[in-house]
Amino acid sequence: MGTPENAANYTAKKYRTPDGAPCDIVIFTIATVEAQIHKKSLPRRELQVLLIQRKAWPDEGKWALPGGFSMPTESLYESARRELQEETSVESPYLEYFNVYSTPNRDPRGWIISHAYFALVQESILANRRAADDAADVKLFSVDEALNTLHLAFDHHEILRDARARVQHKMLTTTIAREFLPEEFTIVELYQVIQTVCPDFEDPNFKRKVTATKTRQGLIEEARDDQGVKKTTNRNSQRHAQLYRFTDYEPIVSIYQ
Amino acid sequence: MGTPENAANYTAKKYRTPDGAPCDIVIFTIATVEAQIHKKSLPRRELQVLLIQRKAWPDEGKWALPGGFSMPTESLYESARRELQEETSVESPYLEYFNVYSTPNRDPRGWIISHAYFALVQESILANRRAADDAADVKLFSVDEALNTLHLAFDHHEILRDARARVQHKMLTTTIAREFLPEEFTIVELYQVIQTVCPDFEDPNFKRKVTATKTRQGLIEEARDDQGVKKTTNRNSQRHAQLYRFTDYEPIVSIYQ
DNA sequence: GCAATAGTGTCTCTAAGACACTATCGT
DNA sequence: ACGATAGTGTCTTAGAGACACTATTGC
Repeated sequence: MGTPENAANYTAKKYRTPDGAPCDIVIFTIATVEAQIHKKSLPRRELQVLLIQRKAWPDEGKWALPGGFSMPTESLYESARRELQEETSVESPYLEYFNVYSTPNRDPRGWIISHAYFALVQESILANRRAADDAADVKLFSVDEALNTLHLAFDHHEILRDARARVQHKMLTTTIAREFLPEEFTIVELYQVIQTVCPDFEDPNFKRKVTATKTRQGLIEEARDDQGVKKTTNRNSQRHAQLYRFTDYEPIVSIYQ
Repeated sequence: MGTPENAANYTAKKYRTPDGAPCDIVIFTIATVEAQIHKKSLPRRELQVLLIQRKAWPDEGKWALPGGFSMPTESLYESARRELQEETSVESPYLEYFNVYSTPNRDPRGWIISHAYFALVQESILANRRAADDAADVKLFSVDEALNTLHLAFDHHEILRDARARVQHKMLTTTIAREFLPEEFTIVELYQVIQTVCPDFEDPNFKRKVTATKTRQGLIEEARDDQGVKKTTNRNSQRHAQLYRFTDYEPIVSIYQ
């Protein structure tokens, strides 16, 4: 083996190369599952995931994560964003890479390394979704239902499980809760989003801590109108509740201090 | 387009496929840079990264992260582990996937999507390292030096920067400090590891909080010998200091509670 | 007035943060 | 005795956690 001086001497494709580098996208939303009937109260909400029923080999008929093969002219993020827009037509998505899936023979079509992203989307944006041409059907499932009762295509069960774990972790350590909330929200709505994603989360003093505690000051702030008057809403109750908004501040948490 | 019933109908390779899916590994260690001369005291330590000088096109002569092309018979983790062992001969590494790099034309050899791992290795293990056959030289660099003064091959500057950010974040939110420490360590040694990776970390009451605070109880415990007597060391000072060990407990931190 | 949700008063216990102090031990 | 690092005493202020209480308003 010599030391080639330039590209002309480089002999590519000496080895087998991958048969594709697709993206799979775990599109999460928090959906209202029980509308309030007559009484004013917080509706029940649950974490859902968008799945597509495959209409071609392999795993025809099974539910799968949306996705598709990436192209050499785009980065994987751009590819994922393109796929996401095809499904949801969301313009400025929360879209984050979280893992790669490369177990040999995970896809019968060949050596296919899949890149998994998750997206957080407001329920309202998924209202006008449409089926892509490679899918017989598109549907939102409760994540619990998808993991416990469906037989997903490929290794998508593992991908969905990993995605949920990642979102649960980020829900407690970052401010991604904002992706599931309107600009201005009440404390109870925030609390519900956290609990919907992290069922074990419980904190009787939540309101005090999130608003009054010095170390957390700056995380959220009271919403005010043009005159500086605090804004409230009574959409969830008879009594008006203070509206809050997230600030730009992203706290860093440490196990040591 | 019909609905093919099985693999025989599947026509693969309709599109261009990637030219390779390599792994790049950011191998971190914390190295002693000033041995104590005469006096007993903590040596200065710094975060270092292992780099390889390329001896072939492209970017011949530049320093690069160790890595190599993965094979269809192995997962990317196995591939990364194989590469890591070739460089360091470490048997049970801390090795974690953290990102993918797929910008078009990031590699002049073609459509090459690189998978970045970071490894945390004890300084002692890197003592008997050897050059792999595709590298002219192997060397440890201070991470600051590598980022500020070297011109790394490909997009390895970006990869190294991302890896450092990830390790800094995990240093504060997980117990990866253990990877840079002996089984049993003093509080000051732990404090130094955290500060070496995260220069902004400062906490005058560190010892109190990490040992006495209820919410952190279970993170570390006092090292004891067979008779249950507390173990101490005077390797860093004249006075003996208590030795501690990490437990299996991994705390979860939240910005809300 | 009732129901339903929003929000407060108040008490106890624990932690944070600061700073000066004591302890140990090789040289 | 000195120097260097390990570790403690103690005080003030803030937050956690619990629980019962008051407030608002549509019906």
